[in-house]
Amino acid sequence: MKVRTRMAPSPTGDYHIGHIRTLLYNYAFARKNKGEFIIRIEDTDRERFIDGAIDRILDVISDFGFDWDEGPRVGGKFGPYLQSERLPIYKEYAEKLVKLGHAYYCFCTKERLSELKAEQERKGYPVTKYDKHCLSLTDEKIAENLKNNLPYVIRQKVPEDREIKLKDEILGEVKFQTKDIEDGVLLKSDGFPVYHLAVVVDDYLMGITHVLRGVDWLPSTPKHLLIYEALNWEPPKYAHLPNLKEVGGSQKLSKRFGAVFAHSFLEEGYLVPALVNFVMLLGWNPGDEREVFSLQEFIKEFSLERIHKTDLVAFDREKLLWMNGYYIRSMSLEALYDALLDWSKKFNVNLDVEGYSKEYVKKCLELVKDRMRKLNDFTDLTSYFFAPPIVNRELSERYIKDPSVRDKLLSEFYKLYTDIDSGKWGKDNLDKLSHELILDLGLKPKEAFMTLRIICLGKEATPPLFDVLHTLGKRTVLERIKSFI
RNA sequence: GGCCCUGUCGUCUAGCGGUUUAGGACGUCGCCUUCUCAGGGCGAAGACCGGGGGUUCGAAUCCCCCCAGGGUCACCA
Repeated sequence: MKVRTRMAPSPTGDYHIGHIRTLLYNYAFARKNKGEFIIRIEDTDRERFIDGAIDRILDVISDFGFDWDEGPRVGGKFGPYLQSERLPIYKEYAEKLVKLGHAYYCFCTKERLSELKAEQERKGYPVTKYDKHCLSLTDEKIAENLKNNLPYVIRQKVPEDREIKLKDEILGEVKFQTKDIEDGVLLKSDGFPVYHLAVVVDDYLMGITHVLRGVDWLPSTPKHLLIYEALNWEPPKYAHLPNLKEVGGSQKLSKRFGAVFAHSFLEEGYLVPALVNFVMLLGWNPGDEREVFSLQEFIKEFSLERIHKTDLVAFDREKLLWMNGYYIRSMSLEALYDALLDWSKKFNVNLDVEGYSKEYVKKCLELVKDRMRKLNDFTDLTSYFFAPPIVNRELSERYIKDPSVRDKLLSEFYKLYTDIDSGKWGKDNLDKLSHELILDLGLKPKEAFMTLRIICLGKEATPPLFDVLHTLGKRTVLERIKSFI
């Protein structure tokens, strides 16, 4: 049988980075097995539906470089792929379950339900459950209620005393007792299905063979298994994945610690290959010491057996930063330049380089490339290339305390540089002549060059001084020295 | 609270009864390269494997109990 996996986002908010991880695993598993990857939109909650969320989710999935064989925008023979467009299907199967004796109509009002729950809590029940009140309704009564258009839901009729065994691909055998499971709602009174009905029906109808999802779904898996069984369908294989948490505690990813939405990471200047690489290690490893993988390599290596059995995996933002820097460093200058421009265009980021040639910008980029960890580091790192620095007085006096020595040094530099022929304004020549000069003046390299760096660039930390001066050009360097004097 | 899952350096993990003085990566620290910051190179510190019992000649690896963390208990997904 052909492997088919799916990712089924709900348009109730923006796509989370954790969703990308889960999607990646589903995607890689399908690709690795020459199968198909499907996207389905689970928009059955009309209360939480957010306008435009579907498009934003699909856009960011595409931005991360994933494609899908079937789903919204591309279609497919098992559509529609929006659950809201499949309502009659769910109704049909809900009614079929009723006929088969695995579900029943329930006319209980929300008021009764909340009273029931309150009472059970009052009595100190360890867990509150529906009391199967409507299970004993006669066929006549049901027909009458239906005829009178009384609002109803269809509930799953969970067997009293059975053990449900799940053979999870990652966790192994997990057992559940049906007495712990309540007769949950399958079809809501607004005619929409609840998740538990919709996933089962859709996964079956769409031929999904493997379901890779977060562990938070583990407790509801027996409900799904029961529906498969009732309908006499073969269930898919399940693999429950660890969830993500912040480093340190055991809290979920939170905006307090940085980005959490997939698009936010892109916006901050993280690279897609770095993000994908980072996220693939969140719950999986190749079994050896390798850590750097392209998507293609990952697809080749990926296997369910190597996903760890653990409930939480820390999302180490420090390591992500390192990895992104690593990817930036290993890109060609040309590719990095293109990536930087594409990024600034896509997210409307002003790089402050207007009026400068592409060649010049690229030379600046080359110098700061090893120092960038995210694309948005560029402007900070290169500010002095595109505008005169604001020189802090105190800083400029830090390395040479004596004002007369400082003035002397700067005027000597000015003289020296004035005399250098434009054609000889090379980094090596600048280096050589500058060293000769300070030797004559009896100054140490550090005090002299740091002072020059600060008055020309405004900062203590920059790429090697003569590389920068060379790139800035003779005229600009002389202007800056002069304006300081 | 009921049910379920998990538990190795600060973090992510390797390990699946002996080849382990528990390996790697991020982070931290030191040295080298040097005009600074990065980067690179080299090196160091860092877990007695949650705790306690077993099984075994031998356990991080198997079993039991406890503890801790997490997930889940909706007409949300």
